[in-house]
Amino acid sequence: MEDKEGSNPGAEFTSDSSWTLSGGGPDSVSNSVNYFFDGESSILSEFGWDLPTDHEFGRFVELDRTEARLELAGNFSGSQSCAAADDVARCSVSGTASNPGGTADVSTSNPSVSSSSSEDPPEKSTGCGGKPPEIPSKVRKKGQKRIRQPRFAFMTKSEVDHLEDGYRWRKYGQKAVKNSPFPRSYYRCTNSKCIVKKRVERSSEDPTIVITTYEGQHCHHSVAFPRGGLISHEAACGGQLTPAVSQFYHPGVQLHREIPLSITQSQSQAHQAPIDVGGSRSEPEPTTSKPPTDEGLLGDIVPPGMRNR
DNA sequence: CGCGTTTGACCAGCGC
DNA sequence: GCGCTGGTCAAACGCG
Repeated sequence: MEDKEGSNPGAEFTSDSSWTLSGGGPDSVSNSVNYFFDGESSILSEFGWDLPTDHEFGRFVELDRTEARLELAGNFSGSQSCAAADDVARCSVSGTASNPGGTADVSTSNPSVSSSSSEDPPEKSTGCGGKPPEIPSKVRKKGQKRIRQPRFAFMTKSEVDHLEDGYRWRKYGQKAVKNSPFPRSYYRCTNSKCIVKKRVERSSEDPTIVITTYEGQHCHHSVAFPRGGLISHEAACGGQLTPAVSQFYHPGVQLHREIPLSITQSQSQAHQAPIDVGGSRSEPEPTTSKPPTDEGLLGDIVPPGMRNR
């Protein structure tokens, strides 16, 4: 097709006009699984995703929901990333935050910041944790402002656009993105009570990079994989919320099989819970034996039978 | 038949 | 005020 431009200097990837990520450019990308990961562990934990900060995976960038479109405060580049990320993190956390599990320890540490999130109406709870915050469809139409949930994005080197993360998603839209030859896909958690959404797009810089942006937080357990059968997420929803994404299983990247294992930190409890981590869950493929080489980590992914469809 | 994807249209927010 | 762009809807369609 037409990859129109390499316009980007290479240092930063800009997906929408609104946010910028930068890990060092396409080149560095290849060898850098370490896209980023600065102080984001806090962010992740906010979302219930605990990952070893030093783990190489992809960069998590929390996008915040400020007034209207500012999705990411500041751009991440070099050392700034830390600060920036940190800022964002604190900022958003406080607001709606999210952790249905209820633990927004990390960033909340900065109470003052919380105000920054200002605008979000208290009522706006994320996910089914509170109640269907989002006015369904057209009803929302006029007057109502789009409510943004805390979000964060991460980049993953993958061949497949839609990476399995243990949840089931339904695509509800696709749109061409400006400055990018690749379309952006919009997904929504299939759990009727869960309002988590995610956007998936490819980096115009490096087509092998998939940028996934999550918005909101799951209020139910992962469903493992379609084939494996669903887990009573409904129940989870109705009942008490759980540390949402109890695990960060990113099938798109084989290595993640290990993640759950190493993840166990603050939420280790959760991980050990019955629901267990996706990694340990009944995942289909046997690819385990694959040595997580750098290449393997982000390079070869595409779990054989992971795609549900 | 149920569920998920595709796709064109519509709407909201933002920048100029 | 206007145009652009992102985000969402929903009908149509495909697949198992």
